[in-house]
Amino acid sequence: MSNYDFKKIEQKWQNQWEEKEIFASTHEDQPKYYVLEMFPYPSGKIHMGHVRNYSIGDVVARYKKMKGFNVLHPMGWDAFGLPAENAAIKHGIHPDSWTQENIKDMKEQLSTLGLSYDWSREVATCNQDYYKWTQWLFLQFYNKGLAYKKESRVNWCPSCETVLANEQVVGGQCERCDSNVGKKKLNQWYFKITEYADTLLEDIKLLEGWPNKVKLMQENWIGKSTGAEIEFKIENFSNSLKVFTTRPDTIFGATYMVLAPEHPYVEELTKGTEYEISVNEFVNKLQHISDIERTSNDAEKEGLFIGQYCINPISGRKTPIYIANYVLADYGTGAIMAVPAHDQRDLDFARKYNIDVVPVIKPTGEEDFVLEDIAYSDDGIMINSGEFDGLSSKEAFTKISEMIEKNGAGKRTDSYRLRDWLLSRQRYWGTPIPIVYCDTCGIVPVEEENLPVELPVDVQFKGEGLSPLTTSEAFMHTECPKCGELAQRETDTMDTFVDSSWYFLRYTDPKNTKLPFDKEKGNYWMSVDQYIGGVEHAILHLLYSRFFTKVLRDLDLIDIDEPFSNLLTQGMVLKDGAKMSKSKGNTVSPGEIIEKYGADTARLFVLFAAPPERDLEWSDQGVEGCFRFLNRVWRLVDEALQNNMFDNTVAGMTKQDKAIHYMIHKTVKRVTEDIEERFNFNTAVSGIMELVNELYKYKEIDRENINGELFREAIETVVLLLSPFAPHVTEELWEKLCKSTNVYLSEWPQYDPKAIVQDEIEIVIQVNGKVKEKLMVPSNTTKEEMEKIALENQKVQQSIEEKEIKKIIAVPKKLVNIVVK
RNA sequence: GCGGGUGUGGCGGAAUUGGCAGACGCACUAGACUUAGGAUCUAGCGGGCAACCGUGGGGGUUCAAGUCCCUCCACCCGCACCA
Repeated sequence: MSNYDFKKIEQKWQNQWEEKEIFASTHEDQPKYYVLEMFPYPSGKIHMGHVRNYSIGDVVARYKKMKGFNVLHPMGWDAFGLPAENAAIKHGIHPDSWTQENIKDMKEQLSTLGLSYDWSREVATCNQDYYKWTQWLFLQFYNKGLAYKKESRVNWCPSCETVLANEQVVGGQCERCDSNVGKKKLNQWYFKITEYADTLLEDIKLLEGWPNKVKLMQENWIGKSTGAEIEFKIENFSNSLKVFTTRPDTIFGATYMVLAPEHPYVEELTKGTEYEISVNEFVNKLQHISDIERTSNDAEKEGLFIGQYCINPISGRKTPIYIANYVLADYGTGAIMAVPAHDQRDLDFARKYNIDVVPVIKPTGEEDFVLEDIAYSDDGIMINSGEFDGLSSKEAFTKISEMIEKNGAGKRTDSYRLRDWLLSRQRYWGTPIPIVYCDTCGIVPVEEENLPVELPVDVQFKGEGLSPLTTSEAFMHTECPKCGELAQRETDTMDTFVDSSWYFLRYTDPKNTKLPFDKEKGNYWMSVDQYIGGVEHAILHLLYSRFFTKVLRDLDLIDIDEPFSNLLTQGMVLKDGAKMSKSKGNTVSPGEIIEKYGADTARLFVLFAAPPERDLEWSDQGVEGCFRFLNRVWRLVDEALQNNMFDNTVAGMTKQDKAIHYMIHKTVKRVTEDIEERFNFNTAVSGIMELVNELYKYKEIDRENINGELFREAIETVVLLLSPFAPHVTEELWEKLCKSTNVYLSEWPQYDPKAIVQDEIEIVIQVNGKVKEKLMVPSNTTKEEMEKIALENQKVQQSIEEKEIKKIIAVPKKLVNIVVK
């Protein structure tokens, strides 16, 4: 007898896999399969969410390998970001050494899990050979007109004199010094993702392998609305006011206009007027209120008249112009025509400031329509709308839109809620934006041959002032690539989402020094066949990656439309009903679990305890159960080998033999389908458990005359089926079963369709839908025969007694239901 | 407020097409083996003595509903008052 010594076994096989480079993707004659888990930020410690994410991916990778695919399963590091910089400020460690150290630690922790990664393809976004290509891609975007500069407002801490991320603003105050956070205008870089809004929306229908909820979220995020853009002439002002509305049919009800307080016209329209002071006060007041507070539902609608009027291009009505907190500069045109009768927000505002409310649509069929405090936003019949009265609002939508176009006052158009992607960050630890500012030539891109623009080392981290990059003289001052005169470098770095929007492409050709990746290699491996990660990335990361892929396609760098053909969004790992977090103190360290039970047990538990899409409730006792199961499998194989049970030869098959034979094939079918079709790893594992339970019973029936050949088949099947879940112990058992190759390189078992056909099956007999009897019948029993059997049954007769039989329903191979009254 | 999701034993979860609710695991109970057991094995394990009742509540469709329809409730997640 031998013990399941998981420590020895796991070490042994991890070493062997590494030496043999068993996970390298090389067999190009097989069909390819690219499985990818979202790469981690190298915080230094893996948590259970990582264990879950990578265990799921590893089952898929190992399974596909056994199914004969050329599998690409890489891993890397999303290594730029704020925490490294914070560590630098707090502990005086350079972000680079802090990050590299963390990568080393995390890689070590990951290696104890025995994941089937091809580490030769490892990437880290903070390494020069990676960010050089991020910069190169930025230049391609720039040359295509997809990267541009625009003024925008950022959170600004006046005491630290630094830009703050939303995350660093806590309750309107700076997280470091508790000063009130204000807004500051900065000129920043944007990617023109809105140019791809329609394609990104349209192509959602190509994403057949994505969860509907994620597709829906992306659809809502892009948010297409159809309506019209209308220009209102402003009295005594050269420019007209452009608004977008989804309801041009309500234009006769527009009784006032609202500009966002930050709208560029506001200053021009009020300068030198009696309204200037109050408007400035209002604008300043809003500066200190976060967008979230300002746009919350509880926020009271506030605003004021700015003393100007514009003319409604259809009704001719002279309309007052207001500014208000509920209109934001970033959305649409930053201005609206307010129709209080048919928009609740406008109605609330109009009632508060005593502005006219003119209903222009009444509910169909209603004569005396009176509007109280609820705006009427449905379709209906036009009223108070001049020549359009009596039309349905839908007809009016078209007619009024046509009139607007005819009058040259606007056009029908679509509007998207999606905004351009602000990628500038006033930070050190990110990819430098490869741009130079020259006094004579202006904005000049760095020449491709001079990439990468390296991050300087001689910078100071004080946590205040502008980007630390401005403290490096050597970095700041450079020559203009165009005229050679002294020039200044861009000191902003890129949003880390830029780095992660193309890493899946770099894995296909990670060592390329000429291009981000070779087109042929990219085309061979892409798209990612299975992408796995947390649902928190459902919008930004996934949308940006889709955007990048489409731009790269249009740059002729790759020939695919979408980067990820199948997506699995895994649930959170909870303990005591709450997300594991340091602050709540309910974390479980993967390292301790692996130390105590081994990686196979840890992996098995996270896969068994819940289906991948759902949240997983951690249970120490559940882990123990998985450990017991692996021991049970170990003892089963060990005992059979010790007692030479496989060598026993018998003639023919007993009834029990047949049952086991059936069970083997049924389990293969079930486990295969659970992995392949549904990702139901939890039920796949329970299927294997059931087979093991049966084998425990089977071996005790007649130990002397056991069918050795069948028993061996059964046990080998268990080991093969279990191997993607618990790879180490199954390698060891495979070896003990005298196999010369790795279980990882073995073929996934196939089931024999003939073996899962049963001669006899159990049917249920019901009376009025209630089960009265269960019987074994030949599986080819006909409806008529089933009815006869049912009626002859004693228990059934007792239940029927003298009642009248109304109806009999027989479903072959399932049940008979006798309806009586 | 809007959008999305989830509700099944003491717990995590099964139930593939409307067809035996509770697979598998945990916890628990009893027994066996043992100097001993927090190891292992065997058996039991939704409620009720029973007829029966049971998948968040109420209603409906059906021979048959966890599954389909209507309605209500609770909890979780996301959000940008999107004009």
